[in-house]
Amino acid sequence: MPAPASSSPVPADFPATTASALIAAHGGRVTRTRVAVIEALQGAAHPLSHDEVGVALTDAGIAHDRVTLYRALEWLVDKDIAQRIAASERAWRFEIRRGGEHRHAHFHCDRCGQVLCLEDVPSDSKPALPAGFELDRSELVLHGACADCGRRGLKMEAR
Amino acid sequence: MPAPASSSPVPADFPATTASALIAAHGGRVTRTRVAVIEALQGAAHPLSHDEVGVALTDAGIAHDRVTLYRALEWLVDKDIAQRIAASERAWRFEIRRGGEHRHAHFHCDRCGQVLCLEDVPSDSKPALPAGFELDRSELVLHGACADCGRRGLKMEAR
DNA sequence: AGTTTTGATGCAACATTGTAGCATTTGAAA
DNA sequence: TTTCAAATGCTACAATGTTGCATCAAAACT
Repeated sequence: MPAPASSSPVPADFPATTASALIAAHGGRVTRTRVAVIEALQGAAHPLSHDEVGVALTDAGIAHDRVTLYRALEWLVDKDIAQRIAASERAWRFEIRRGGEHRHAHFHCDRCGQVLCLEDVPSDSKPALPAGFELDRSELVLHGACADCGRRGLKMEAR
Repeated sequence: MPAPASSSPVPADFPATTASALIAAHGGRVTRTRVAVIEALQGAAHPLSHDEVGVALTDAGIAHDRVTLYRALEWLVDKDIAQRIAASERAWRFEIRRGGEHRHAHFHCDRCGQVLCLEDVPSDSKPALPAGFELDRSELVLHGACADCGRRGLKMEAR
């Protein structure tokens, strides 16, 4: 349940902690699906694919439709509550946007496909662009092998 | 298997100019499809999607199969003749690897989806990674609006 | 609390992008 | 020329999103 606005003087850009508050602050309807999606993303140690979010919802006992999930994620990105990452492979990864404009790089393991956040590696380069271009954001993705996989002499697939 | 070094004194890492030479230097068979794909990539002003390469082949009068094209591109990436870029959207983009290890950033227009090379913006950051991680390469993709699109007040889709 | 409005959902159907298996063709080595 | 693995071209299928539309329900309004 969203807290009555009267008793919660929280500006829309305040990094609200609860899913409900986040949704309400952006003028959306607080539904079970959206709440569960946000909580799944907030609780994740790394950016989640659409499919991983789906599994999280199922685990939480929230019935959901594939399309609804896509739309919930799309809405979150649109409201800048979450962001998409095109790390590699064909599926998007989603991640909650934490306070402010702090953008960090990501690491994609070319062996297992896992993606993780490199919180201390900034992704905010603002190089000079050709005339007429406008820069919105920069996405830095590092590729290689993660610790779990190691690179045991196997040639990595250039995926 | 690699071509017999005896008859072709061209080291595999030599920046051969012709498609045929490139292919042969990597021990591949020189087929019309591969030659045409390489020439399409070499002649392109920006990284091409699988589909764009297909159009180029058709324009060049080279009949081809969708799957063959995927496999030709896969082979080029495997041989490090070309590289894949996950700029955004769901389709890969392909680009010829020019001499040496020079890696540059790319710009993705969130309005028209076009991707272009930023030859003077390097993409070679080598930040410290957690223990056990191995870095292979870094991919820097800038997002925004290109000059053609401009950002005419329209909200960009966060694609 | 009941009604209304419209945003959100669920379903079916479709689109795009990429892979796998296998019979056939063909580049180039012998 | 002959030979044979490498490439190709099907067909089928898998994975990931998207569109349209009828239905449901969150929350605003009596």
